[in-house]
Amino acid sequence: MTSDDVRTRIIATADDLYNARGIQSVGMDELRTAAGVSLKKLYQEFPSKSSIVMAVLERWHASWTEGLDARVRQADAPRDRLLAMFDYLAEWFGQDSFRGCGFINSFAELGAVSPDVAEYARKHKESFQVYVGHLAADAGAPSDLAPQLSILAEGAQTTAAIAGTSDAAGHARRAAEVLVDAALMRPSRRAG
Amino acid sequence: MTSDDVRTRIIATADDLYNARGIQSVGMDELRTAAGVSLKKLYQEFPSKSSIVMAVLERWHASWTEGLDARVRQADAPRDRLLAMFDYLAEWFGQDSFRGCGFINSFAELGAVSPDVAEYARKHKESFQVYVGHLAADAGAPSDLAPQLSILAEGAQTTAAIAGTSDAAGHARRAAEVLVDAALMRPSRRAG
DNA sequence: CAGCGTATAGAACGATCGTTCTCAAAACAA
DNA sequence: TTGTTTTGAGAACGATCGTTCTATACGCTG
Repeated sequence: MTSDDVRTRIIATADDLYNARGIQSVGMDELRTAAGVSLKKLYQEFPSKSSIVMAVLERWHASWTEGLDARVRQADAPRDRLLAMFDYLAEWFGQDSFRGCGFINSFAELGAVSPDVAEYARKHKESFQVYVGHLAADAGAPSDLAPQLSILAEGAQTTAAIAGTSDAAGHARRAAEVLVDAALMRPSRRAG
Repeated sequence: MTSDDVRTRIIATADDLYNARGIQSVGMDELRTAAGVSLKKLYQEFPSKSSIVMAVLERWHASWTEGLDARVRQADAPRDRLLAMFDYLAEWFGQDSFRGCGFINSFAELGAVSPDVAEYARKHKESFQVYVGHLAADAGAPSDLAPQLSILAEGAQTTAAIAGTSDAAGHARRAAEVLVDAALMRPSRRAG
């Protein structure tokens, strides 16, 4: 087995465990057992737990970014592309493994004691806002729209996580439609 | 010193520490020292750490609920009362001690391993949605509006916490104005 | 087969967790 | 004062944390 295989397996296992139960609740021994790797090999690949955490955050960032972009590319019209992120959220929330945004969660857990985690979470959210900003600019919307839609997306994530339902995606999407149509000066359709 | 004084001081100290650094990062010994109370007295007042955590959650819930309601009562018009929550958020975000919503944070930290914490967080957020629902109903808005504004408020909290700025309150407020005016069928003012 | 280098499983380390116990000082009763 | 009870600070407990070390099994070369 190559070194890359081992690394990948460790990160994938840590991804699952950290997402399901949080970072501090998962010890190195449990990760070692679940990944089927010796403790020595684990520390051969990663110098410390925090380096595994950072690798998992990178995986989460890549997975989220790619998944979102793929979903956005399915839409053609600028308005639909702006709203596609909420369809992506809906799919995500529907997964059994969904337990909230890993960045919000890891920031809540470790943001105050780990500057690295805090900064990575901040950059991830910032890159999302920048991405939404590009979509909004393509649609010709004023610059206010992007942070508003981003806040809606964040709120949907925490609401879905805590409430345990995926309704939040639908609510957020309908709110986004109103905001987008107002920004583009279209008449927004209202559920009479 | 009465028993109530000791309890109150322990809870107030735990409030500060848990808010600033998270729950799992603060040990009983640190809490004991910061509260100026012997370990024996601490365990005399609370049978376990988790009971302290629950007491702090109750304090957070009461503080948030009362603060929000006080702010809402300052406004008279139904529309202003609906938007007042975002002014309350703005004040909160501006405090030095702000480090995100304690319920979102504690849910992220312990929701998966402590059913009590998960349920309390769920109920807190649900009670907020119900409160917003009453405000929306008083304004004559359709039932869709309340969850949408709630999601905006949640998103503002996580965004303000992670980004470290209080801009999110303003963005959320402006988005809320558009949603409220659309729901009430008023022409929404746009920043041309 | 003999001998050597590597990889592994898991024992063990020091630190810290939540919690309990000890034991001396303080407070009170008579 | 003397005897009893309550309080106090903090030592100590077992468990678990992240991390390191050791002792054994294995694969290779000759």
